Amino acid sequence: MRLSQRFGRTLREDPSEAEIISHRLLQRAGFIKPLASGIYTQMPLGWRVSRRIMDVFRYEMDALGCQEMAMPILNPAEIWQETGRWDSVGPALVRWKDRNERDMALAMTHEEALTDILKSELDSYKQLPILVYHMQTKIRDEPRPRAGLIRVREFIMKDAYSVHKNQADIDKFYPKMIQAYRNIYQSCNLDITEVEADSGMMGGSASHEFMLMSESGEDSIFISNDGKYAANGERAVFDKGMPPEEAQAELEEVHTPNCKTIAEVADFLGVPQTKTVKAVFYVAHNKTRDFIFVVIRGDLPVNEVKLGNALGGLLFEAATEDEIEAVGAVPGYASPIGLAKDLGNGRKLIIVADDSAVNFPNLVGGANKIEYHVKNVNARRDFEPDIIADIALAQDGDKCVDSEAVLELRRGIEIGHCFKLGTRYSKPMNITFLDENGKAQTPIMGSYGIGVGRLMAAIVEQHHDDNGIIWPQNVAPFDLHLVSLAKKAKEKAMQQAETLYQALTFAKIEVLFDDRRESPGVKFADADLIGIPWRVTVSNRSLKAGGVEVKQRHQSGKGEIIPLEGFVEYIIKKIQGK
RNA sequence: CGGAGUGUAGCGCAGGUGGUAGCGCACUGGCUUUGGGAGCCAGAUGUCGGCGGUUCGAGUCCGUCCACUCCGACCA
Repeated sequence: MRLSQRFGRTLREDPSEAEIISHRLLQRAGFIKPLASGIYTQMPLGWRVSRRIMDVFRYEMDALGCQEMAMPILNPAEIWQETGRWDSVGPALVRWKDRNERDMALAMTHEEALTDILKSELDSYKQLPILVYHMQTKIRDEPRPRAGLIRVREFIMKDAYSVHKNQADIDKFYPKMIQAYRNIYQSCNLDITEVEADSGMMGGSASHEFMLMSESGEDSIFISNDGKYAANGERAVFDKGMPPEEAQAELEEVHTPNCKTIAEVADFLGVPQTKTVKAVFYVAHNKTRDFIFVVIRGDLPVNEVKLGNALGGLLFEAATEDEIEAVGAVPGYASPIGLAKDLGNGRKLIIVADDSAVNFPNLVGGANKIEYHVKNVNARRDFEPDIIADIALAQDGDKCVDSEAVLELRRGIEIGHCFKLGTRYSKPMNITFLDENGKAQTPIMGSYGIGVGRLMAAIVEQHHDDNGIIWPQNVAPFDLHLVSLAKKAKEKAMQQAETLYQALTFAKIEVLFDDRRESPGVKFADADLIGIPWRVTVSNRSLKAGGVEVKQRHQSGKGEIIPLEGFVEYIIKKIQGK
């Protein structure tokens, strides 16, 4: 492609709204253009990178025996209703009505679409495993798009799906997919950390995320300092300490003036925060708007993802002061002791206790009375939790569960996620097949996703310098950036550059040819910004020195003069050798 | 959804106390220049985010809506 003909241009200055490096550089180099919040156009150069990234995906998926297909973005509501996600995922799922007033959705992922096909296509264990993938636009109306291509409302995802006859079969396949993902990141020269993750709205039994560690990441990642444990903050488990051996003591009310926070109470009574218990309140998004009364040791924050899982995927929001008082609790001095579980009209009060609040004896808690707390609260004796689970949020410096190692908090960008879905979709959609014994079985499924644009941004985050992007060869928009420093068509350098452009193109090298009438400074600055790994300069000076100048983007200083004779063969070897 | 900030030419920005809009880059034509974002001359480019109000007069003051960016999504 000739740079003089390119649609899109480089900017001399950073766009003012761009904060993170990948957003700045991709926009400044003309790879992407914003249309609205979280919605971007891929300009020709950006689309070339996307295509190369998709080539990498295709190569790895095909190697696993996955078959490429294409499922629709427009989905009927019914399939989402069958799996329950029509109601459970919230406004991120874009809904619309067709001209006949039928409820429809724009697919945010394709488990439903794929599983629906199985209804008619899957009969026999002999067909399994089914391994498929597609690369399709996803629509997600995110609450807050951010950081350029990192979190957007429309993006292309490579999502693969596997269908298995039993758990053993997916257990055998899953590591192969994980390895394929590792290969993808390696092809993009990305340094990736694998972490255990929560499966979120996808459901299922296990999942692994691939994280790019970065200060601009939006996920909290905990990595043990012995390197043996890594998990997303949504899931990370930690050691809450051994409960002291003491006999349960009698409840005792104490006057605690001006002690609304745990820190104030602990300080006032002279006890550590680990000897206190606190209450946190939510209201469920169900028909009866059940009240969720969370009890947790005073020093620990609540992990809402774990809490949601403990509640079986129930959606909820923080309760207001009025709602708290309406159930008989006193904000700042709240306690589950003595509260009615039946709130009338079928509305329930659900007490969810973190295991810490149950295992630790004789804690200080609220008295449901202004300026009073009670000592020696013991769960089960003084109140009955409906659910006991680990719902605590890990914090920097917490101890690991099975070792003396300590968890370190870091930030990361999620750029790939693999899920073991179990029967999360096959069961509600009534998918069965006949096994070897002629018995109907429900298949086990997996899904494996990676976003094209986010990966592009991640690559830029890891591969750039002060002058611009430095693309890894496999995903660069072009193989080679050919710069002619001549301005007039009749100059020898321009004619040589033209000849070289034709020859390289004929040899199937993808060349970006800077044939513009611009000064050398402009051309070199643009070449650095765009970031193609090989730069070949043709000028009167280089010709006098005996050929053309070859320089790699990541090298500093001057390049090397290579003779024109045999140049095409020379550069092909160089590019392929990389 | 809550909080903060910003909207003036394609991009980056300036426009005390109200008087009818400018700078740099980019763009068009011409001449010169040619290895790290060139120089000179001549030009083109604006619903000052929208609507409403105050005023003889609003980019500027008031109200309202919209868009974009950032922070937060709990700890009683």
